[in-house]
Parts: sequence; structure tokens; C-alpha cells
Amino acid sequence: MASSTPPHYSLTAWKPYQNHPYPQRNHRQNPNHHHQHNNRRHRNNPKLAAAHKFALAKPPLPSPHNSGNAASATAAAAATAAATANDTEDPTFPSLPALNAPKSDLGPEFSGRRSTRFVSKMHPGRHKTNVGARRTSVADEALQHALRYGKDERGLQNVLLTFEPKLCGFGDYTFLLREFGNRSDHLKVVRCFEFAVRRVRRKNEQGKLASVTISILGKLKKVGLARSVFDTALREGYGNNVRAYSALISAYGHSGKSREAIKVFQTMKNSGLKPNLVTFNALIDAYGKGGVELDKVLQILDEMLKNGIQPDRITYNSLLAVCSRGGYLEAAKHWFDEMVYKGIDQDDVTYNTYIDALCKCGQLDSAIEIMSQMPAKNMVPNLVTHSTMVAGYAKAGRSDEALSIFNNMRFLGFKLDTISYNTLLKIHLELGDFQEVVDICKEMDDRGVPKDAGTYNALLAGYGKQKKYDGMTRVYKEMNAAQVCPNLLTYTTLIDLYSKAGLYREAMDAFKELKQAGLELDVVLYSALINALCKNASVDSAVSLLHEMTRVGISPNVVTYNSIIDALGRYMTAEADFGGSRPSCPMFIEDLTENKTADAKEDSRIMKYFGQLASERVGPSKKDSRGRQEILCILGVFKKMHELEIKPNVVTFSAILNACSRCNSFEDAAMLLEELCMFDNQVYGVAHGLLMGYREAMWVQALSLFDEVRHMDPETAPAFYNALTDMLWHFGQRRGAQLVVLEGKRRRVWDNVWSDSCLDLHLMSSGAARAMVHAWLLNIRSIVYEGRELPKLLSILTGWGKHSKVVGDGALRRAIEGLLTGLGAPFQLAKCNIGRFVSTGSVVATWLRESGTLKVLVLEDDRSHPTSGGIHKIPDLQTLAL
DNA sequence: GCCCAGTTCC
Repeated sequence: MASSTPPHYSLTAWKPYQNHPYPQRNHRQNPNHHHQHNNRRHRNNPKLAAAHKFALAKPPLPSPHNSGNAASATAAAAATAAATANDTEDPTFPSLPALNAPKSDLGPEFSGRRSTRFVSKMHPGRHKTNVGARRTSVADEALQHALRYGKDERGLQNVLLTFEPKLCGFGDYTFLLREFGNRSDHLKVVRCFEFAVRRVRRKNEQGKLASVTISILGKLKKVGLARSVFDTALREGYGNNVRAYSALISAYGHSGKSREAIKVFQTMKNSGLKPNLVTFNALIDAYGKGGVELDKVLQILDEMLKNGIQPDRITYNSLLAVCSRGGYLEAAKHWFDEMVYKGIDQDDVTYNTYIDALCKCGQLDSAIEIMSQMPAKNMVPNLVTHSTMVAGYAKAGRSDEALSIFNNMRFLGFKLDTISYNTLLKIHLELGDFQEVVDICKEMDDRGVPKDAGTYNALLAGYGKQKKYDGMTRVYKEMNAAQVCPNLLTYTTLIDLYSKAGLYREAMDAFKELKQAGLELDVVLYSALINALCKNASVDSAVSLLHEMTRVGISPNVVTYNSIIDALGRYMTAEADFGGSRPSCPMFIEDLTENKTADAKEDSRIMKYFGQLASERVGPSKKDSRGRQEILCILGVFKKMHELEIKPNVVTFSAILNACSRCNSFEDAAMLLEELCMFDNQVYGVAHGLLMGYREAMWVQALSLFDEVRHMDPETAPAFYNALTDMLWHFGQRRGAQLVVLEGKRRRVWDNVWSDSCLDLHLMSSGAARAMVHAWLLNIRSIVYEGRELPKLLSILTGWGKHSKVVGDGALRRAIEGLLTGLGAPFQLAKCNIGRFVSTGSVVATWLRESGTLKVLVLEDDRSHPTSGGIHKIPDLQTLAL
């Protein structure tokens, strides 16, 4: 809860300020003292010093007025009450203070499976409304004609020429530009600019037209066009001003190109212009949208302050957006509070952005709490606030509550828009409610809510992930019929899902269309291609593509590397991949930044890969044993990530553990983990320690690591626990494996794992499931020994196993069958469900009472180094299990 | 005149 936020901030998750606590709130009573203190402390670190200067800016006068509207507070209260009622934390999942656990060193990126493509979007509703624009009535008439007769270039030209004598210069042309922008018609924007700039007299007005046009094109994500307008303006002598530069920086931001944005910023300064508040705001925003690290943003803040520019509401809003996208929760809390402290008005954007940051970090209760504070500030949670909450609950896997908020939005009479419908669609698509999906689409049509690329992308992804490829193809046709222009994400989705399905022809067609549409590949698309190659063909091709993308100037990210590591762990020994002359892996990866001179033929190369995939139709050959060579490869890739400053995350960790699980050499696996401790002792230290049998000494650190994993995506956390457990189980650390899996259960990583009558192993890896079977049977045994009766029917569900496509025919079922047979446990396959093992309570009770049963159920580690009289006592099995 | 919030993706 926000209200319980301590007056000083936890520093665990936020590296830049790791050892530099924020001043406490009550420090404001004596700011000078702390100012000096902090200056002294940060003398050798200008960045931190600046951050503190920022944090300790003079307390301002109390704000006499608030922004925001004064609409019905009743509606807000109702909304809040309804939402709060939905946010009941499960009391059986207490928070875990972890005793004396050391504070974590992990950055927010560790647990993040957050998007690594940060591109902003066009919000037609957020355009300058143009309502009060200074224009003549002729402008409206011209607009109508332009829309009707200006379908092609000549038509537009004619309309403009016709109206030219009556249009009143700058005001009217700006109006037209904005209206074309509102209709996402970038060509009209450009033509109108070209026309208008020749017809206004003063350089000043030409400059205005240019910056408005650059801004509009930027928001339409036509940064190339924005750049051309800028260059033209510069060349013709009306573009060398702060506003044009700021607009261009913003335009790069809207396309997620923060590196280009900073270049423009540099150029601007080099040409003698002094960046103003708006420039800095645009740059901070571009950083947020480009997903850069927080310390780069702090550098910009530093520079801003050094130039004597004080941050305003929009600066803070942009900073909060940086936090929301990057998961910098502590920073978000700090800046949100600091706005109050400095008397900077918080508006609905502030609240919504902050609420979004909380939601993205899984802090749903805090988000609700903040939302409930809005009415007191004369703000009503609006459509965006509610959509944010819906998405937040959906992301946390709490779709019931998400849908309930959505229903409340209907009840409150919000006019639902495309984005809120898109969010709703995604939820029903994930639930597999396809009839509901169809109904919602119809409702959108009936209510005249336009479907955008986001709608279709959600539909494509939703159908594709449920393996409904016909549905996907149908949606794509509908999208074309509705003349909604596919964007890069559309093609990424198509290529990714078709490739995963082995439908390479379709994937190749999508790729061709993408090229025809003139779109440029980005890191996400490259990563999707690399992933497809890893999963379906060869690590070797994937690595060439990795070289390729680097060469054309697209930097791989953690997701790209995770695919490679995962593939190395799985398929590295497929001999065919290397044509008999396999280079040593670390070197292979090393030359990644070399070879920049080769001709750019990436398109044809990608087509060639698709061709290979489509014609060969062979999966990678699998081999059970993994050796030193592959382990060295993974180490090499990890080092490369370190060099490139790509921070590994929990997915990387899981992939490495999975590789260890497939490695037959304990020594090699232990060596890998030990080497990796040099890069990240907390994460790999725990894995290595548990593997080596230093369980008791390790457990407190392990708990602290598990705490990090707490607020992860519903799919990421199980993958982590599965991987760690599998690795331990594989190397005979079975009691350790069991402790990990029970800790996962205690933290509700898997839903409803067990009851007295049923053990549900679905979504568990084979190691996790086997460790869990032992624990569950011991639990059942304790019931028998307490003299209580067992349920009549006992079931063990293996579901469909995590990676199996056929119901009940997964590796998991076979593993469990083998385990039960080995234990002599009297379970049989259910007749009507081949993924389910059943028995009766009485038969199982009899078996549990047999003398040898306990011995086979209790797990031991192969390697154990108990700490004599250790201070960190591990809870015993029963405590954990119950 | 230039700058800020919610959806779709590896």
C-alpha cells in the first residue's frame, strides 16, 4: 500500500542510487544541512550529486491551485470502491520478509520480461484538438474539400490552389496540417506543408509551419519524413531554431530511436542553439520511449539543471513514463512524491503514468490506492486510468478482476475507445473465449469504434498462440479488407507465429510484404527470426543473423541473446549445423562486431533462411549428452552480453540452468555456474551453492533471490522455478530440488498445486513435478498417520505437460509414470484421461503404512555440506508444505 | 510553434 511506504526509499531495486539513500521527507526541515552532506558524499560522482541536487531542490510555496477537472467525484468514488473490492489479496500468500536476507543487488531488469521494443503510438484523441485554432471558416471548407477530392496528390493540389486566395496564412495551414495528422494522412501533411511554406511570407511563420509539421509527422511515426522536412527547413534557412530541433527530437522519440534523438540534441548544441525546457522534456521522453537505462536519463537531468532549467510537470510526467517503461519503481515513487514536495501540480497524466508504473511492477494494491487519491485532488479516474488498471490485472494473470473493472467502466458510462477494447480483446483471446472475441468485435463495429492495427495485431497474436492458424489468416484478410495498414508489429507477429508453427511459406510471404511496405526491420523482428532459426534449424544460421543485424546497425538485446543461449543449451550438438568444421564457439560469437564491411544483402539472406526452413523441414537433431564445448559456448555468449552491456535477466538464468540440466557432466555444469558467479554472484551463487550442496548456508540468499522473482509475469516465475529445480534434480540434489519447488508452491507460483485429493502438476517441469510428487505423498502420509481419512479418490494430473502438444502425452506424464512405478505407488492411468493417474484413498493409505514406503519417499541430496549449528535454519518439509 | 498517460510484439 502506498500509505505504508516508508519515509525513506528502499534501494534494493535501483542501482544508480544503490548506496545513496534519498533524503527522508522530514529532512526538508533542514535542507541546507543535507545539501552539504550530500554534496560532500557525492563529490566524486557528479551524476549522483546531480541527482541529489535535484532531489533536494528548495521546497516551494504551497501550490494555490490544482489542475485537473472537477467532474463528478461520486463516479470516481464508485469506480474506486468497485475496483478496491476486486483487489483482495489472497491471505494465504503472506509476504516474505526473509529474516536477515541480504538486500538484493538485482536491478529491475532481472525479473523483467518487459517489452524491449518501446515505440510510442499515435493517439488521435490526444492530438491538439484544433477546436480553438485560429483559423478562418474557409479553412474548414478547405478541409472538407481536401478530404473529399484530395485523394491523390493532384487532387489535393487542386483543392489547395482553389482555396489559396482565401486561406489566411499560417493559422489556416496549421489547422489543415493538424487535421490531416489527426486522420493519420502523412502524405497530405507533407504536401500541405510544401504548399504552405511557399505561401507564408515571414521566415518566422515558415519556421512555425516546419516545427508543427515535424511534430505531426513524428507522432505519426514518420520520422524519415519529419527529418526531410527538418533538413529542408534547415537548408532553406528557417529551421535553425530550438522549436524545430525539439520537434525532431520528439519525432525520433516517437519512433523509439533515442540514439538518433541524442544525436540531434548534440547537433543542436553544436550549432549554437541553447536547449530549453521543452527540448529537455522531449529528450527525456525520447529516452523513455527508447527504453534506455535510468542513468542516461539522470545525466540529461543533470545537464538540464546545470543549465539552470527547472523541471516542470511535463518533465516529471516524462520521468514517470521512463519508470513505467523500465520498471524503475523506486524512482517512480520518488519522483511522484517529489512533485508534491516541490509544489508541482500533478495532473491526470501524472496519476495515470504513475499508476501504470505501479501496475507494470505488479503493485496493484498500490495502484488502486493511488487511484483512490485522485478525487481529493479534484481528478476523476478517467478512461486511461481504468484501462491501465484493466491491463495491470490482466498482466498479473488476474483476468477475472480485469474483466470486472472493465464491466465497471461500462457501468460508469465511459465511452470505450479502441485501446480499451484492444485490452479487453487480449484478455478474452488469452482465455480462449473466441465467441466472446467475435461478440466484442461486433460491438466495436456497432458502436463505431474503429479497429486499428493494435486490434488486429492482438487478434492475430491471440489466434496464433492458440494455434488457430486459419483464424490468423482470416483476421489478416479482414485487416486488409478494412484497409487498416499493417505495421511492423503485424508482420513480426505473423512471421513469429507462422515460423513457430513451421509454416515457413506463410512466414516468408509476410516478410516479403513487410519489405514491399517499405518497413525497416527492428530488434524485435530480428529476434523473432533468430528465435525461429534457433528453434527450427541451426544456431549457426541464427548466429549469422545476429552478425547481420549488428552490421546493419540494430543492436541485439537480452531477448535476442536469450534465444541463442537457449538454443545452445538445447541443440548445440547437432553436427550438421556446422558442416563438420565447427569453429570454437566463444570465438564464433566473439567476431560479432567485426565483419562490418560485407555487403548488405540481409534481405536475400533472410529469404534464403526461410527457403531452407521451408524445404528441409527438419528439426534440429537432438542428442542427450552435452559436453564441455557447449558449456564454453554459453560462457562465451554470456561474456559477450557483458561486453555489450546487455543485462541478463531471469530468462537468461533459466536458459542457462536448463542447459545445465541437459549436461551430463556435473563438473562442467558446476564450472559454468562458478564462472558466472563472477558476473552475478547473487543469482549464480545461489544456483552454484545449491548444486554443490551448501544448502543451509545458501538458503537465506536463495530466499532473497526468490523475493526478486515474486513480481514476475505469471509465466516467467514458473519457468524459473522449473529450471532451478530441474537442474538440481538432474544432478541428484533432490532434497534441494524439493525445497525449491515447495518454496515456489508456497509463493503460489503454480495455481492450486495440491489438495488432499488432487495433485496438479501441469505447467511443471519433470524435475519439479517429481520433487512435488514426493512432497505430496509425504503430506498425504502425514494425514494417514494423524488418523484422518483420505478422500475416496486421489488423482495426480499431468495435464498436457509444458511442451507437449498432445493432451496427456507429454514427457511429464512419462516421467511421472516412471517415478510412481519406481516408488511402487499404487496409481494407475485413468481410463478416460491419459494425463491423469488415479487411486483410491484406502489403497494409498495401505501402501503408505508399509514399512519401506517412508524411506523411498524421503529425498536426499547426493552432495551435502551441512553447516554445523548453522544460524540459518531451513524450515522443515512439513512446515513448507502445509 | 516544439514536450507528457492506457492496447498489440521477441
